[in-house]
Amino acid sequence: MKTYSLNQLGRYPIYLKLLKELHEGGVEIVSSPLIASRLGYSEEQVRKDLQNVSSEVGRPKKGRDIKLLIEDIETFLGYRDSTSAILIGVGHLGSALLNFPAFSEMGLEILAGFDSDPSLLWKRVGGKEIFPISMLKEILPRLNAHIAILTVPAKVAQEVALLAVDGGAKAIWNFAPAHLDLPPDIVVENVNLASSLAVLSHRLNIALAKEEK
Amino acid sequence: MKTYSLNQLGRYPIYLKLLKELHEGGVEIVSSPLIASRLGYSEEQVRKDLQNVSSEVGRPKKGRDIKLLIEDIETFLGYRDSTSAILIGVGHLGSALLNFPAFSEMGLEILAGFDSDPSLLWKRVGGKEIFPISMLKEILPRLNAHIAILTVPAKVAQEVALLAVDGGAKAIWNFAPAHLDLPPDIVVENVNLASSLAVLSHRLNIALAKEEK
DNA sequence: AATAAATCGGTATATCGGTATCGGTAAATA
DNA sequence: TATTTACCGATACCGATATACCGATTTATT
Repeated sequence: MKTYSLNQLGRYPIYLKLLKELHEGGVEIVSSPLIASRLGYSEEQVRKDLQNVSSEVGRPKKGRDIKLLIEDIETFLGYRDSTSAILIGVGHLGSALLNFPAFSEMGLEILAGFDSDPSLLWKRVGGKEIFPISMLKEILPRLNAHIAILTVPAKVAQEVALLAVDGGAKAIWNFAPAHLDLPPDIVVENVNLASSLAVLSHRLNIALAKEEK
Repeated sequence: MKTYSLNQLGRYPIYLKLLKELHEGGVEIVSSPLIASRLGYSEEQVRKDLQNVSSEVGRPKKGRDIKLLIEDIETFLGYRDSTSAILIGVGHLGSALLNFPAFSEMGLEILAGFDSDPSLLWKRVGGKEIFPISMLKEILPRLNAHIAILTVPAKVAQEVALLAVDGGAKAIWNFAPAHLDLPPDIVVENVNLASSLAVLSHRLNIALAKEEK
């Protein structure tokens, strides 16, 4: 099976968002050059990306059927059969994610939160109940959640990730700035703000240097 | 000047974190294979990455001086001369970022927050004062902040980004799921959770399919 | 002192993502 | 109906990144 890089895969949600907007605006057919100009991509890249996931063929001079395209991308990304998740670590970032409404559009249902802070327990954050981490192993299998969202401090990330895997989690969406060492069949996707900031910072340095000269 | 991709640059903060941990643990010298095994990278890649930013040469059979290495990476990333930023959109995510202590370690100082919600104004979040967005153009030049962190809803992202650029921002760290159309000399770094989730979701689908067969 | 082991730097190679090109074809136009 | 236009699909190309390899060198060991 072909594998896709983060960059490639990451473009599909962006296409999806635009396509949905256009479709809601009453547009039925869309062409690659149009998408390209709206998103700042090249025409060729858009066409290649769409060919990748779509079985339908585009019509010259017109483009592609938006509705079918949306379905194709959603199916490709796995948004169609919605996935269940739990979130561990209800701090600032964790709360923000629990309150993020767009996840359900992407087929992600966060069923519950977990935290070790007793003052949070049994409360509701973003409409989700918070359980103690000690109950993870007990509750997680019952929820049948495949994804564990990790928003805990880096020091405990590895330990908590193992608990989640023990409980049956198949994928970890890791927001902690820590490298996780887990069995190879577990899917780990890291979100590292420091990395993103490093890129920004470096590019800014270049831009400022160029400005000065 | 050589430019680096997100993948390449993004590894340096990860090295940095590990190196600092090791150094605090009393380790003075570190080898590429050791780093590689700790982070799950290949030995060759680590060596190449380090060669890229470090002027010192490694010693066979030993490795490199951790302290010098940390300095080299921090200098390369621009962490040494700290950069000022403001944050626009003090919602859940914005608050989480305002409360994120590690930014100052990375040389990023968030000076103030901006929001349109009157109930937030003049309060402090994460120790930072919150101003109305309408004052952006007035306050931003005085703060001399180069980076604007954008944590606003997608619908207003473009509009607010333009305000920030008007106020003198040179770089936008964009957390809104929207494509920003800005002058080419403005550095835009997008953080798109939907993209990250798409990657996770797709890989999970593959993993689950493999499991079944 | 001689040998073995580990890591380095440099280079060569392969893969991959992105870009450009080109012929074909459906739709629009005259 | 003939011609032009716009977009598609396929393929070829290019640059860059990651990987693999190899000789050199320093340290540790016997």
